[in-house]
Amino acid sequence: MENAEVVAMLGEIADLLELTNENPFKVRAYRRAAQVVDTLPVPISELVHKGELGSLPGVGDHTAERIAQFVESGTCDVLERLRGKVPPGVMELLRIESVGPKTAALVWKELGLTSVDALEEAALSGRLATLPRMGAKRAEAIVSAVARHRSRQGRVPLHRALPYAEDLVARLRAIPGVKQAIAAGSLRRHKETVGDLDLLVSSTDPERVVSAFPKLPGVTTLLAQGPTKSTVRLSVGLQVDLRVLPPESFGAALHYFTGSKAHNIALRTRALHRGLKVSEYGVFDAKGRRIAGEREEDVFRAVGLPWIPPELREGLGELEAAAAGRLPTLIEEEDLRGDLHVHSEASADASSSLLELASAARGFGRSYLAITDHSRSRPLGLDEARLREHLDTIRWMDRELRGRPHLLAGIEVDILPDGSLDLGAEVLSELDCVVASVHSRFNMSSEEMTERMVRALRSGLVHVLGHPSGRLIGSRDPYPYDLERVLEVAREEGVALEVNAQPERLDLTDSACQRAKEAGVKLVISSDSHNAQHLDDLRHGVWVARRGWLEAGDVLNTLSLSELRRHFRRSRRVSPSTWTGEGPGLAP
DNA sequence: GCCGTTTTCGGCCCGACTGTTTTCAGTCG
Repeated sequence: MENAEVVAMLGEIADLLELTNENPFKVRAYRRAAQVVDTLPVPISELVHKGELGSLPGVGDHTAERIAQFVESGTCDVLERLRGKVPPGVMELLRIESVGPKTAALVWKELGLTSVDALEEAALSGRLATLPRMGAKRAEAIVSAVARHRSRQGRVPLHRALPYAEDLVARLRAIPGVKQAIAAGSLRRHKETVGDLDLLVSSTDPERVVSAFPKLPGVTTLLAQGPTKSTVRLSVGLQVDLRVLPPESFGAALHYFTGSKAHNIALRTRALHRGLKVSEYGVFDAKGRRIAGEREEDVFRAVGLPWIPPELREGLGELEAAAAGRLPTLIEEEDLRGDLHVHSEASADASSSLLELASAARGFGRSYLAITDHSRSRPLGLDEARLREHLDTIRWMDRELRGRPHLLAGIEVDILPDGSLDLGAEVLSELDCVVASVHSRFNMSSEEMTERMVRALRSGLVHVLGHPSGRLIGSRDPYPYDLERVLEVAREEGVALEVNAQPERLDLTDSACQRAKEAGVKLVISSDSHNAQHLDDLRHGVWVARRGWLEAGDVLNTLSLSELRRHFRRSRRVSPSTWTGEGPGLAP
């Protein structure tokens, strides 16, 4: 049973309740529970078995019972009963933009429509326009929304959306009268994917901005427009919302449009308890006087809180932590002193020379760089003989560079299907930095994969477990494995887990980082560069780490080189002097 | 259905825009 299935079940119940006109707060309760389960880094079945579901925020007795029943039996009574009331095709109508529960229920009950195709046909034939509060324009909007629904691609990875956001913000800043422009939303929270762009502008002349916006390059469709708001679609398919507010409201608007929704609701509820009202225009007291709004930190202060970094604003306990003075001092990109996973042209899929990597790393301010090329099981990977030659080259280059930056001799060694390492213990024990990763046989059971990883961690030769879940955002799911078990063994063995900063990987995820920290496991943030340009990707890893509540002290590559070496020496049990020559990279 | 700096019952964030309406319901974020 995957957490995603539970999330889908809770979401389906929420949809069905909406379609049957249930209490909207009950609907919200299910949606909130779905969101909480969605951000859970551990299998929900574990919580079920330990009877700990109730400890999740937003999950009460009823929902816990539904989840438990669903996990045990694959379905639950409430879901089945609701499904019996609503034809399945009606559910899909909710996925059409501008069609909500009221419209879907209306067309189902009045016209008997139970599929997207039937809805489209009714809109085209004019039947739809005969319904109350329906007309020609609604029908037209629904026809085009159906077309978009059929060609829809889901959320966009952050790194793909960023350039569009930066370009639009720069163009907005150039419009006369604009004081400030910024991209808010999940992009500012550095979520790994974004659904749309939320741009925010403060200006003394809002109409000028709103009218100029749809004419900007890259904009193809104007979806909605009012005096302070405009929604457009870009040629690449991204939807962009623009809001223009007066400067005295900019901080409140920035807070509001940064979200998340759950965070906003929590903050506004807190404000209500203090007799205050929070909107995008400011914080207002009982008499309607604005007491904050120009700066974001003033909004927080008005409700008795310190400023909370955007990455933490997911409605998952940040307000409570802030109120208790327990907010973490989040790691910053500047805290990173080195990069512990970098491929040179000695890897078949990489292209930069040692010198190119070193120069680029120097440019990014890194003081050390571990060269970690692939081991022999990868195509053209290094066997022991070639690795030794390569090490000589790295050490020679390191001397030439005189610490600008330091080069560490490393390897990204494959974890073979049986959990042994792809190179012998003797050569591995000579290296400064051993990253061990799974690159093959992703289709093992969770038990087998966990055992495979545990055996590698137990070898006494590994410093870092590379891209632990193996996922590729949007193209490959993580392989199943028991994160809690891996964390337990990693802590015992002193092995760090990697936050792989490749924008398509971001592996570990934010919530898994948080679990690792709670489990007492150290992390490293590595670029996994296959080209000198990619060394800059480290910032994506820092964003993930920040979303995982990590501080500089949780991340090993914030250490100086000498501190790092000391740490690695402590964590490794097999050193060249103690190696006895038994077996290739196996635990004793 | 959840939850407690008024509450174990009675609340539950707030506003913009559209289309179809002469005042507002529905959707969205």
